[in-house]
Amino acid sequence: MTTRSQRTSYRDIRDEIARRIGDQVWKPGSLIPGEEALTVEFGAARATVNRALQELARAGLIERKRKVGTRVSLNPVREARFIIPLVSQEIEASGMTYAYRLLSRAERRASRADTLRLEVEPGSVILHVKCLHLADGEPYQFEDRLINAAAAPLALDEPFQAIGPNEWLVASAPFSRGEFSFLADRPSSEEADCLKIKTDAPVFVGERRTWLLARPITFVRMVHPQSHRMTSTL
Amino acid sequence: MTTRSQRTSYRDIRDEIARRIGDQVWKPGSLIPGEEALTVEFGAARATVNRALQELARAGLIERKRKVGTRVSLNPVREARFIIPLVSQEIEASGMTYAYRLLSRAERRASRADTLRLEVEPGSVILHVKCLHLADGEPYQFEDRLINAAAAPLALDEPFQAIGPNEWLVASAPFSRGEFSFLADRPSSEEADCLKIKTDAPVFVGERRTWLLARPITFVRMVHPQSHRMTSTL
DNA sequence: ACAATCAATTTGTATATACATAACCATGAA
DNA sequence: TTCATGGTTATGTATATACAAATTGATTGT
Repeated sequence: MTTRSQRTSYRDIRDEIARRIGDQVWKPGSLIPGEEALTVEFGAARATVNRALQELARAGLIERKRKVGTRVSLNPVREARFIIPLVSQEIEASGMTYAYRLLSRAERRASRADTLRLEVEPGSVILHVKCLHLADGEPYQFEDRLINAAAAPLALDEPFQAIGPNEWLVASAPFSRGEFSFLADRPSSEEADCLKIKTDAPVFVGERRTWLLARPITFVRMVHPQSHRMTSTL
Repeated sequence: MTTRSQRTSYRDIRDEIARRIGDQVWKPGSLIPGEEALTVEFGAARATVNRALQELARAGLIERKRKVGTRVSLNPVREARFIIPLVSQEIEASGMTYAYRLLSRAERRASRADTLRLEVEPGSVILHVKCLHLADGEPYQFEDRLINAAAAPLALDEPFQAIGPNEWLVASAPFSRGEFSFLADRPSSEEADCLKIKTDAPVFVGERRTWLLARPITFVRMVHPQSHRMTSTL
């Protein structure tokens, strides 16, 4: 039997207040009762009411100011977060078996085209790795990566035979700044080949650049077949 | 006396612990001292330590389990934020002229297909709106939206002739939870037609579902031509 | 009239205490 | 061996209390 405690939980209060906002009992822009009043109404301690309100404020539903009070936000939530998963975890999290295959690995001097992607000086030593991530044996993601050797010298000693460059970098090279973009595209013929799709099939592409302070670390293009869906919750 | 009382703030504790994790004083996967021990070390109350730890846990830096303790996450969930823009603002921000065109608006009872998208009971009253957003006269986004009339009854009185449902909803129906997903797809023939592209061209699709607590508010599918790129910075 | 100051109000945070809840673990029964 | 049971322990949450910080609005001095 589940005899729930009869003390009012901050969750109950949070949800009830959210309900009132949703039902427009408290309209956007209007002040809601102060903590003291809510304390009385819900028969809870102020700390409890406060916790409920703080969560709602963090979620962007209300805005609070000392001495002024708490008001319902006029235009709530305007940003969401998405997690940056490791492919292997993403795959295993959905109950499939992960496999990794190195396609090519080359050290070379940065070409003109490379400098557009990685922002290094032409001629800098870079590492170019291509690999494939598979879920239950099926191609899941084609990864094309440039690594700035100056920023991650240990990468030159890593064969990337058994471990993907992403996993390696996560453990060895933290970054302080990142730029992500997502787009729909058609695959190159190499990408289509590796992913076992036709060249006119749409692909979902994520591109990411990361820096540690001003120093570029890596550029990666991740190509998924059409079936891929990137989801995030708020 | 200018010395203000130096009680330790949960922020100080939070930041110090984050620093230790970043500097690998506490290594990934290892247990960190319990709340009681930290309480002693920092000379703060357990509630204060608890608040610091809860914030770190929410940020994904640590994982906590009752009786077991708190350990440093093995793979710190890096996360990025993306803003949820109003199409109109997104377009105007890039210096183009925004235009809106309503394509269709219908009230009806939810079909089986609708319930998959909106999570309402079959037969519930829903509003189905299709519209087009243009940038400098060119099709920019095709929007296909379902609105749960029970959650936003005022929508039934809104013609959506001059204002898009997104802008209207932002002002009238807050949400507390959202699920976003992005994918590459091929356009339906209607979508291709509206966007003036071929049916075999890839499109970038964003889908979003929002709830206020348990109550579904709206589902929207936003279809962009291939040239679209969604970018975010960390 | 105007500026400086102060009191009042509301949220923000710290503390001590108490009990609730989850989960590990040792013990003992089947 | 295996499963159920209960003790132990770390985190989770509620409460009363106290003071801090921010901001408004009224009061006071010039």
